[in-house]
Amino acid sequence: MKIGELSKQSNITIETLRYYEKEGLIPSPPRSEGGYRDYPHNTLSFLTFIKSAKSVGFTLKECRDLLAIFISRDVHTCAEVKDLSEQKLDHLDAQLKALSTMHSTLKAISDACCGGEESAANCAILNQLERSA
Amino acid sequence: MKIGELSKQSNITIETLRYYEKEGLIPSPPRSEGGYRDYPHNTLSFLTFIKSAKSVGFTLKECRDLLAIFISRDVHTCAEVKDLSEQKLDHLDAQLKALSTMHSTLKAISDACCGGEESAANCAILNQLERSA
DNA sequence: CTTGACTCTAACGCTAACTATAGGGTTTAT
DNA sequence: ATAAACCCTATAGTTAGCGTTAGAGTCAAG
Repeated sequence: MKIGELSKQSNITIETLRYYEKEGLIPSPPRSEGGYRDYPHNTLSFLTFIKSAKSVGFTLKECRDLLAIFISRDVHTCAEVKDLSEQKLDHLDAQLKALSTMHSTLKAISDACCGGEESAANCAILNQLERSA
Repeated sequence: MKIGELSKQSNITIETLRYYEKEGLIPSPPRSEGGYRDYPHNTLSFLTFIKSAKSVGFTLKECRDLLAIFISRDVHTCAEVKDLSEQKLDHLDAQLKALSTMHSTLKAISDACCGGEESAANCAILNQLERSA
């Protein structure tokens, strides 16, 4: 399969496919006589795997590592995979907490403001931002 | 006040202070005869303002706009300020939802895996990632 | 046999918010 | 007067995940 076809079937741009190869996410495919990439069929499932992993928060480097495990899953353990998942869950948790704190802090500040058409000379939001957290 | 002193009092590095000036966040201070920046005292409260705004999720560009309003608050309205706050709250909300979805999706996937020392040949996490979301 | 669609590499650009480096000039203390 | 400490500008590098551009080669159809 040539790169244009793979791009259509995976919904990933040609540039991104070449980028993924350069970054070691997908294996370098063999080339035709003219020098064109000729992808084996399983590349599509690798790309699905990458998209799934990305969608739950893994970075491309982490996707690369996960996919490497996936490709040689026989010599890896569930413990290894689950450990990566749980680390990512912890990271997502930390991000959620940080965002949630930002949200509630800003909500409290914002609620104190009337939001009216009067001058902001005494705006509660501006007053609050001027103080150190 | 020279930049080193401002840096100490604000806990912001000298490089960052110069960067903020270049980006239009803080006004360019007058210079001494030798060409050194000589900051007026209110710069410190501007920096506090920026740090507060940053801490609740505003980008530097947004901080710049907010600070511009703060500096000439008389000619701005509460409505204007509150609008910016609420837009940011909406944005934080969207981010929270996205992260929360990632977390629960990954949690469900992760929970299905035994996490044991056996081979990952049938690992539920890997199996699930291989399927499209 | 030539046009148009496809592919190739290499390198640069983009956003965000800085950090680091090179190569200077100034001020202060001894 | 000289050394240390401070400051200056301009430029480039960092991370992540691509997108863009230039210039050239390949393939399929009419």
